[in-house]
Amino acid sequence: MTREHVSNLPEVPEEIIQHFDQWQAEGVDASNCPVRDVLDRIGDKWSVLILMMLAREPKRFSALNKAVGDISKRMLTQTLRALQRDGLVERTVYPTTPPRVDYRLTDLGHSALRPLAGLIVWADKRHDDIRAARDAFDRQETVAA
Amino acid sequence: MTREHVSNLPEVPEEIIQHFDQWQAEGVDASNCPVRDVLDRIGDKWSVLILMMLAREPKRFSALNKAVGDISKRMLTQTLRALQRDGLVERTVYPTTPPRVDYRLTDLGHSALRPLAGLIVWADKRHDDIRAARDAFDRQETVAA
DNA sequence: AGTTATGGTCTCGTTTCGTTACCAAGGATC
DNA sequence: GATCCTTGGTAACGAAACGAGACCATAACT
Repeated sequence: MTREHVSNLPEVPEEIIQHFDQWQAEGVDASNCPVRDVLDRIGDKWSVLILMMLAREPKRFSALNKAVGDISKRMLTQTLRALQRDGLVERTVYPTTPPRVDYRLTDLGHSALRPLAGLIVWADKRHDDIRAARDAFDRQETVAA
Repeated sequence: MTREHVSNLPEVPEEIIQHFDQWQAEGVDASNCPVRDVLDRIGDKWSVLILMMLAREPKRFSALNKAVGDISKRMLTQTLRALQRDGLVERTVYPTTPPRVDYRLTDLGHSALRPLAGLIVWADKRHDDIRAARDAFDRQETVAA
């Protein structure tokens, strides 16, 4: 039943699903799971956005701040530091006044872009479906209440 | 300069990067950006994990709770509700006692699995690099202090 | 002297998160 | 027939993370 359901959809490599199964059997917690470890960083509110913004070329702190728009300086600093710590982003300070600081993707950071692009394309393509689902869900709730 | 840097890396489709550029020019905030809208949900602490766990077959609430391990019932409920609202997961209640509730991926949920798998493979492959970068960063900090 | 610009940090109030206790319903146990 | 067990949650509360805004150092420019 589940198999039929799955089989007519774009396939997820069986190998990956086996990974999932395996983790599941072991009980996935943060300590033993690389995906958890990485996703907890990458998967926060701002990281992906910032990696995207740096895709083509390095950017200054203020440029990032403006590009993202509704991020606060506090969170921008924090996110950039985390990305730097994880080796995805490189920080360069030019000791001028006023100071100038560039952020650029490292090779590792660049390598993240491809999988992220996959996700982004999906998000773009399915956005309408998701919004429709949301509306339907919220209507139901309203009716039930 | 940046171009050379980029060109010898696994390529990200130029089309995608243009997307990034465009968003950037417009100033990406939550309201006008589908990616933001979607990523804010998908990209929370638990959603991806749960989608992974449901990859092969539907699971009961308690099974998910056990599989993830360090998620609380509160957050599990909350995350599942959000996924259901976004149409990625379907909730089925069997009115027995004690109650039995199944969660399964919808077609939409399944379609998310492929891009997520890409990310997961990346995380798995690059985990060591990231940890190494972290260690190096933390050592530097310690020395500087 | 006063203004402007950059790349932050500090503080404080609000949200969100995680932990624990609790609940309802019926079947099994004694 | 009173008690206990199980499932799938919810309620309440303290802890941690987040967001808005004020503030700062430096020097060039007016």
